[in-house]
Parts: sequence; C-alpha cells; structure tokens
Amino acid sequence: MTKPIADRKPIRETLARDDRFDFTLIELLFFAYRDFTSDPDDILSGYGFGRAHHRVLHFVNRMPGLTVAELLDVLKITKQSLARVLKQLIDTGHVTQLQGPRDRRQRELYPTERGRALALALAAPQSRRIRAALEEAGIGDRSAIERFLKAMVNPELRAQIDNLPGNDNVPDREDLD
Amino acid sequence: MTKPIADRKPIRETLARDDRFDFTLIELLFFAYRDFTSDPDDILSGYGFGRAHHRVLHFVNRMPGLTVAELLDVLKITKQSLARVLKQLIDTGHVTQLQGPRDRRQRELYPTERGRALALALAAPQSRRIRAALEEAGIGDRSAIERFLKAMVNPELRAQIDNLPGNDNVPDREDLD
DNA sequence: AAATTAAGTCAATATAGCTGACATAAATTC
DNA sequence: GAATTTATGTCAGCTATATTGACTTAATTT
Repeated sequence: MTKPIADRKPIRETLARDDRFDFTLIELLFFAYRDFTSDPDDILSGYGFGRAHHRVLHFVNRMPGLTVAELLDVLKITKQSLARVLKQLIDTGHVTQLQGPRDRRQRELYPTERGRALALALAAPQSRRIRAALEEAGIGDRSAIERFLKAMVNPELRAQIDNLPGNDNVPDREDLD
Repeated sequence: MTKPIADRKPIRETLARDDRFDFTLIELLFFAYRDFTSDPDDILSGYGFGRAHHRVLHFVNRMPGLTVAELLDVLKITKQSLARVLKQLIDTGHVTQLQGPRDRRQRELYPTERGRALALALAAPQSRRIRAALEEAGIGDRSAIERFLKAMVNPELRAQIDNLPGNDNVPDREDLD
C-alpha cells in the first residue's frame, strides 16, 4: 500500500519575511557559484574534461608534490572517484606522478608545463570575474569577503585553507581579539 | 597514432603570486559553497532526494504559481532533466500542479504544506551557517556581501534575482551613483 | 485551418560521484 | 623475520544529475 499523501492543497503565499531564514544570501550564493563555475566549464568541455578534472588540476598546481591521499583529503572524494579523472590527466600529460622520496609507496603529483598552462587558463576568467565583481560592488575592504567565505567553511577544514600558499594571511576573527 | 605528450617534466614550484590570478577567492568560493550545500544534502538523502529536488522545491516555495517554463528558465536546465525530479516531488506530495487560469496549457507549480515545511527545514541550517559566518567574520555591512555576490552573477540574469520577493532592495552599484 | 506553444514522455548517452572487494608493494610493528 | 598495516591502484556495479533528439497532446495564436 502506498502511503497516502496528506494534503495536496496548494500554498499560494510566498515565503514570509522571517529572521530565521536568509533567502537572499542563499539564492545569491547559488547564482553566483553557478556562473562562477560556468567560465572554466566552457573551456574544459573542449578538452573532454569536466569540473572534477578542474579541481584536481587546480590543487596539484597549488600544492605541487602532494600525495594521492592528501589530494583525496582536500577534495573529500573517494579514491575510486579520483582514479578515472587522475588517470585521464596523467594520460594527457597534464599531471605527472613521482615516487615518494621518503615513502616509496606514495605517489607525488606534479603538474607538467601543459598542466600548469591549463590551470592558469582556467583561473584567468574566474579571476577576471572576481576582480570585476569587487570593483562593481565597490568593495573597499576585500578581506571582509574573504573572512565571510572562510567563516562559511566547516571549522575543522579551515586549517587546510591556511596551508595553501599565500592564504595564511587571512586570520579568523578570534585571532584579532 | 596517439599524440605524443610534449613534456612530462614535473613542475615543482607552486603558482607564483600574480595579480592576474585570485587563487584565494577561487578556493574560498569552492570550500564555502561545498560546505554550504552539505547541510541540506544530508537532510535530503533521508528522503531519497538530491540537490536537484532542493532547487526545485526552493524556487517553487519562493515563487508559488510559477510555470514549468519559468522554472526551467530560472534553473537553466532542460525540460527532461526537470521531469524526473518534479514528478518525484509531485508524487510525494511536496508540490502540486494547477492548470493555468489564463492559459490552460500552463501548469502552475505550488508547494503543499509538506513541501513548504521541507523547504524551510532545508533553509534553516543554511541560514544558521550564514548568520554565524556574518557574525564570526565581523561583517558590519552585510549589503557588501550581497553586492559582491550579485556582481558575480552574469549581468543578464540579475533581473531574475531582483524579481524574487524581498530582493529588489539590493541595488546594483550604478543605481547608486 | 494552420502554425505555434506549453508541457509531457521515451530513449539513449555522459559525467561524477558512490560502495565493496581485492591486489600489490612498501613500511611498520611484534 | 614474520605479521600487520598503509598507500595506491583496479574491477565491477550502482546512483544521481544532467544532456540531446524525437515525438505526442492539448491549447492558443495567426
């Protein structure tokens, strides 16, 4: 027996203004992120790559020599999900693997010349969009945007962000007091 | 013949600091959006729903009575992609369809009591996260965040955002001059 | 009456993720 | 030195979300 559906009466009222709900920022984050990712998506489709390739390529370029396990930890995906994408990037000569010097079980991941070039080509339109947005919005203090976005991240993951090159200059709020 | 791979030499240097590239904000947007969506994702999986259901449910609640075509235009997906998700939401009594009063070909979409409740349950943790982030980051002027995010959206889509209830109070920069 | 439009449906395909199981080699522990 | 653990890789199968293209039905517009 299928569960009977309680009540199909349509609600005609929009969501009431309510301090508990921030629909404005919820929607702005959705629209902003969608368009933000559309720039690289268009470039990637020309290579037969998708957003997953972009993320791998980005972090391999930002943290050259990181191991497979470290990459999985940053991306929060499974080994099997990474496998296909990483294999394609290696086969197309965008990423190279080197045996770990200390621990020979590890595979250190490095970008090649080609991988570096593609990573920059993908970052360029995103950076242009960000720069234009900061200007258009008349943002004087860009650190406010950085602090807000960082505070949106789960606290236990914020250390990871700090460890990326050039990012340890964005202290959390409590560090300021 | 497979194309020879130019050069597999590993690049060991991280990306140099460069004014043309804004890696900090690119990464913050990635991490912030990922965690921002993880809250509703956890709730949705209990219903057998995914992020696609969330988006439909959200906009049906924000714009009760919108037509299928209008919804497709907001989400920028195809009719076929919407079909499965919308059918599930209707079958589970979260959304109802009414024949359009003017044009009887149209189907106006409304949330039910149940659909309204779920939409609010999904918006709650996201709103809490946003509120906490604004506070932690010490954002005095939240309109700066709103202006930045809005300026990240493709210009031709910004009108859509303004048409959502309660959102026409975030003027673009040029409207201020 | 003919053409267009709104919505729905069928089929096939692609991408990106998942779980579970298992293999190999290297490092660590007993 | 043997046993265990760890890092990586791989196989098979599954799910969710999206795509394109083709077609139907009903209602509206020309």
